[in-house]
Amino acid sequence: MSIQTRRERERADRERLIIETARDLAESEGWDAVTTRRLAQEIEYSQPVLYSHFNGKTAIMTAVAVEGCTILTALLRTARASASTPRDVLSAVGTAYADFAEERPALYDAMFTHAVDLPFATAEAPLPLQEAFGELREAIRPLAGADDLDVLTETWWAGLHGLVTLMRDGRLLREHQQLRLATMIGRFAEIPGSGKDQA
Amino acid sequence: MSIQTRRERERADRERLIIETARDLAESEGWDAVTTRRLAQEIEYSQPVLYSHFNGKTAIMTAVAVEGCTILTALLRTARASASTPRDVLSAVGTAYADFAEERPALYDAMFTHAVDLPFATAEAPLPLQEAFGELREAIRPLAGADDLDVLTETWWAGLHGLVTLMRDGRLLREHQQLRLATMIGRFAEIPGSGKDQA
DNA sequence: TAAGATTTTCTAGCGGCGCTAGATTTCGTA
DNA sequence: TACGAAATCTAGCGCCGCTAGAAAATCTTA
Repeated sequence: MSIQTRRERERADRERLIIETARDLAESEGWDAVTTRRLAQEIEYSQPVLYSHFNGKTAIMTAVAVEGCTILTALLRTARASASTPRDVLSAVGTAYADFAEERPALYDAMFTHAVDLPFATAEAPLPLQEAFGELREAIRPLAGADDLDVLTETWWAGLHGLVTLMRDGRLLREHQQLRLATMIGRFAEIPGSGKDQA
Repeated sequence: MSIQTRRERERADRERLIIETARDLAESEGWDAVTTRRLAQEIEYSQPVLYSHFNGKTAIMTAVAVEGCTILTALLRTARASASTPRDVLSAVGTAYADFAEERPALYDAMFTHAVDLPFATAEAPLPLQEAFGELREAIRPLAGADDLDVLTETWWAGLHGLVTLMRDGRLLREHQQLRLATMIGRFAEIPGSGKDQA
């Protein structure tokens, strides 16, 4: 039994090594640099070893993405705890989200633009992913008003996602990103229907 | 002089053929199917001919993207003209944008997620691109309130972009897309500061 | 402890990618 | 009709993701 467990442990260690190496390489040189040849060289094994752990390059990126969700969840949770009024909470969480995307673009891409073999908006979605979404939901819950909470959370998430991706891809000037973020937060920080402008 | 002009005309025709073939192929089989070999085969020339017209595959995608902007501008303009109240205009334009992304995902990707060698938010941006942005700006201008118009337009654009990309990439269920779009529109259709919720 | 069985790992290679140097063909000119 | 210039093609480089089958390492058993 002992030999078996040792082997399993070594395999698990190597799997972690692959994920961490892929993430580090992506964060330092971009996902284009993460080729199976390069990754194999970095972990000091041959290419086919990667395929004994993962179904292909996409599966490796997916593993990195899931871990990224755990990191993001922790950041959002801290941000949420750092503020008190609903508006300040929303602002803190939105800012934390944008900062994460800005500081770890490769990780963000793996999670939200690249790998697609993850079930997202279903009950079968990986737990870390559901938790990250849950943080966004709790941040906006007090401001939902009559809107469906899940729909509102998705919309709010999309707003943040649009801001960070358009800027990362060079569609928007970095210059006004702070203002744009504040504008987006402002638009979600008021309960609709409580003013005088609704049709 | 006549021979020269004929040659120039033929070259221009072939350039159009390349762009249209690339776009058609991308829209029917996805950008992954648009390889230089496949594209050369479709236009019935050899690969190097492509490189005598464009600086590489990215440049071809960029050309497709610029044409896409012209198409999008026309759709947004029609939508804007179809409504009267500021809120209805915003809704019509937002819906037209989302419909375009839904119906022509490959074209949308070329414009807003893939090729990056275009100057966007500067005066040197291609005219069709500035015009598309201008349509979004005019749609939201009456609802800007105290916000800077360009910043608000970028934020509004980002909101739409986030919605369509997260859904196209499978991050959101199609099921609630209508509701999400309505929510996003609603959040931008009220002039902030006119209600009672601002901090 | 040596031979055999089993598991693990590697070498080598497939087909396809973007891109390009240099040969070849086509075309206009004299 | 033969030559020079322009246009086009053939062939190939180094890379990619991925995998079959050989080789090596490891464990089991006599």
